[in-house]
Amino acid sequence: MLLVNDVKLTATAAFRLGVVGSRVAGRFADLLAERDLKTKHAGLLAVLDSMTAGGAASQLDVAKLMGVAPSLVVALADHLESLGAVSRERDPADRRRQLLALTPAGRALLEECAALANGVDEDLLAHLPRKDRDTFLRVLARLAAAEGLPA
Amino acid sequence: MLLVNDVKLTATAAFRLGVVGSRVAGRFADLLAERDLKTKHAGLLAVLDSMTAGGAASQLDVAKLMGVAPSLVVALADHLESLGAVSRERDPADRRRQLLALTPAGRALLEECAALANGVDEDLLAHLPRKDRDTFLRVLARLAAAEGLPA
DNA sequence: GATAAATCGTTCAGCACTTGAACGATATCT
DNA sequence: AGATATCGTTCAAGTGCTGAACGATTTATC
Repeated sequence: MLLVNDVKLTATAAFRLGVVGSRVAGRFADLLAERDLKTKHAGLLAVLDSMTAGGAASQLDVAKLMGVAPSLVVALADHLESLGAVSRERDPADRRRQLLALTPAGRALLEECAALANGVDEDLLAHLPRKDRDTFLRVLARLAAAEGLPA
Repeated sequence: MLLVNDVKLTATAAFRLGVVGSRVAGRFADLLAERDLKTKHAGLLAVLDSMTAGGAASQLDVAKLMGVAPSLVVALADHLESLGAVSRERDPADRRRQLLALTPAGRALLEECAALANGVDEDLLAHLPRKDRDTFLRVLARLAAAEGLPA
């Protein structure tokens, strides 16, 4: 992952963000792999939870919100369904649509993913002085918002 | 790129770093694409510059420092050679080795890449209060160092 | 010195991940 | 009704990378 090693380029925030971001994402991915999940599976669970609030959402809507091709959602949902984490049934009102919903097991799995992510956070930020850490997180939230991420 | 959209997960630094990092890297990649380069090409130029200080380095050494397979360096060097950015010649002292060196054009290209990276940085951080920005960059540098990146 | 073992660069097959085109089933418009 | 659009699905393809295998060369061992 160490793309660029020159002083001029490593000194940029862009480069450091890229590397630190992908390293951290990699650690999260490793933890998920032990649960037989890819990061996009966790993403689907999270998106589903945020969209439905207990209800169900169509695969196309999920794809749009995730920013991936609908065909990818098919494979992700297949796997999550096989794990018992999501249910899939035709919308009675529009039988073209497949309605995805979190099962109780899926909800528990999402909680587990969130706990893993928080653990990664903890490891990353534990050694920082409180004040630095607060500022860093605040700025990061602002940058994330500028990229269009919800608060 | 928007993997996870749930409040619980988006609120983590891990997630935000991952997304912001990949977005920023994507913008840099887009700029490089206009110059017919991938990020690893820029990485090779930078690594070469930092290793050689005007001299030359073997492809294997470059591969090790970049953290990629030697076979990938072949393709990267092929392309950069076709652009006239690096020269490639057999080491007279060990004719198994291909010595890579930056050409003047390659050095100029590296400068251009560094300018692009700095531009991305500027866009990212321009709106931040100076104090926040300084703290953010300082913490980021520290996190990058913890990941093993050179200062 | 001769022969075995290691090293460097290269090619190539293959994997992981993702997209886009095409299609069947269903719904909507006129 | 019949044309058109939409949803989910399958499948072929593209990208980016790795690891195995090989030829050319060098180093180690007897």
